[in-house]
Amino acid sequence: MFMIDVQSKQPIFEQLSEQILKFISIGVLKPNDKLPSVRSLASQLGVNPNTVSKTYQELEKKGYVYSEKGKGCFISNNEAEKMIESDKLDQLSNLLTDLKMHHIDKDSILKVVETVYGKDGNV
Amino acid sequence: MFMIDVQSKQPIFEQLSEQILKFISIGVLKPNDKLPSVRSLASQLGVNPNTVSKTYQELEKKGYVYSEKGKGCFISNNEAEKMIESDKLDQLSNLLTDLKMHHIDKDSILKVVETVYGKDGNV
Amino acid sequence: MFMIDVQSKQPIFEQLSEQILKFISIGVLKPNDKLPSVRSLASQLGVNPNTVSKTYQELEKKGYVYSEKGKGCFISNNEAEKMIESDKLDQLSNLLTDLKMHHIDKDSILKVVETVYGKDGNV
Amino acid sequence: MFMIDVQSKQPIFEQLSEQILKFISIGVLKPNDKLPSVRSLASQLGVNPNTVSKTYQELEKKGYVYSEKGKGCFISNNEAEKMIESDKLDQLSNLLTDLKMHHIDKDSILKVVETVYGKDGNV
DNA sequence: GTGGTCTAGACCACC
DNA sequence: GTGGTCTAGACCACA
Repeated sequence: MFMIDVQSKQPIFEQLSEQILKFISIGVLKPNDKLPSVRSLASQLGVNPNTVSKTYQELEKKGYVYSEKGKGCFISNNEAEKMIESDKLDQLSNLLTDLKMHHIDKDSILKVVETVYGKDGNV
Repeated sequence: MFMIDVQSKQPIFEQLSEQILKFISIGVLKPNDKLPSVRSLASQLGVNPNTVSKTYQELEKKGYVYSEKGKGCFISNNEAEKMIESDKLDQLSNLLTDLKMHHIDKDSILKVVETVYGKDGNV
Repeated sequence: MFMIDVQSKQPIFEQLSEQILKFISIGVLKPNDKLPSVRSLASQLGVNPNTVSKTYQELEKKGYVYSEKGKGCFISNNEAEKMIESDKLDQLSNLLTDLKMHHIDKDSILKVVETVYGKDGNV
Repeated sequence: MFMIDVQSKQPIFEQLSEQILKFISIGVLKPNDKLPSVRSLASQLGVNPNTVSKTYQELEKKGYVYSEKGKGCFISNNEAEKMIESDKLDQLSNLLTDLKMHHIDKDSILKVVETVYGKDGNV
């Protein structure tokens, strides 16, 4: 289910974190779903348990998951999906502001949007 | 002219690099314009000369600038602006692909675009 | 009657322990009152019976309750209330010492006291 | 300057964190002061560099310090002192609410306050 | 069994 | 030199 690239410049714990958030946001992981145990996920990915543990702790601090000692780590139910969506749209806004500063016109933007999303109105 | 934030998680050389590219793309820096000397820019920014040097070397590798021993570092004339624009649109494409994977619909995207660029077609 | 939060960082057995002490100190539980059986309380709270058992054992160690094999667990009569009160005042003393070390002045303390207890002298 | 108790049940990184906060709040450590390097503090305390590193990262996430790769870790200047004071008064408020629920009267509270702070209005 | 903490020692990017 | 990340392996508290 999870995939990491140990060669990547991006830290493993960050790759893993992003994947979990992605699974939350696309609905594969739902509130109160149990994440794999630290040890099992670590061995499955071939990484150190500490690395997985760090990932879970990071996500917990951000409120996306909660952990119960002796039981496991679970998806948080406080509207994690919406938090993620809001974060992503912020990223888009920042990038667009940057593009605008580079004098890239709206039409170029829209062309890219349509390349990715298709020309019609569907998702 | 240049501004860096030493507290930022983003490496200084990267901040500096991005600013130079920004100035190229908005036309403040034009082909064959001379960049400040490594030493002067370093002392002006209060950073290590090695850091400025590294910035120039990175930009030279990517073809945005060229340096001549004993003379200085200059903006390259091989269509640097277009290269930058293409890079930025790639970033946008990547982000949009990510947003799509998160099931964020096209309308939300367009709303953000219009917030940043204004509703009419101008730049 | 009892409530626990499984998501809390505080161990369940500790939450339970504190609640029992609270009920003793406010007089809901009186000397020689019988506590729920380990099994019934565990199933009622949806926790592991071991956890409830541990709670009772901890309280027994501290002298707040006593247990009789085959009969159950009962509130101790050796001035449990006063012991609790003394414990709590110790906590307050420790916290105040900490606040003093942080250079927080007496007036700020008194203001908080009055916010919680009301400005007049009643309880 | 720093002291830890490796025997304590409280995690080392937390002890260290609290001490640093204490030094900030009493003014021994001021904004932009440099903390000891991860390695030097670790060897001085006889703990693992990772443990110190974790402490610094925790404090950074909470905004009390900022770190610059290759340079060191520094006290943040965004009103860290006031943040700490506010935190501490919150703790006091919580404890007092608890005491009130235990039917401990205001006079007992005030007696403790005066024991710690002295009967007169100074400090 | 679970997650949380820690040590020992390593490599990396940055300055 | 600095902080950031990771591995290997250990012990603890909790359920």
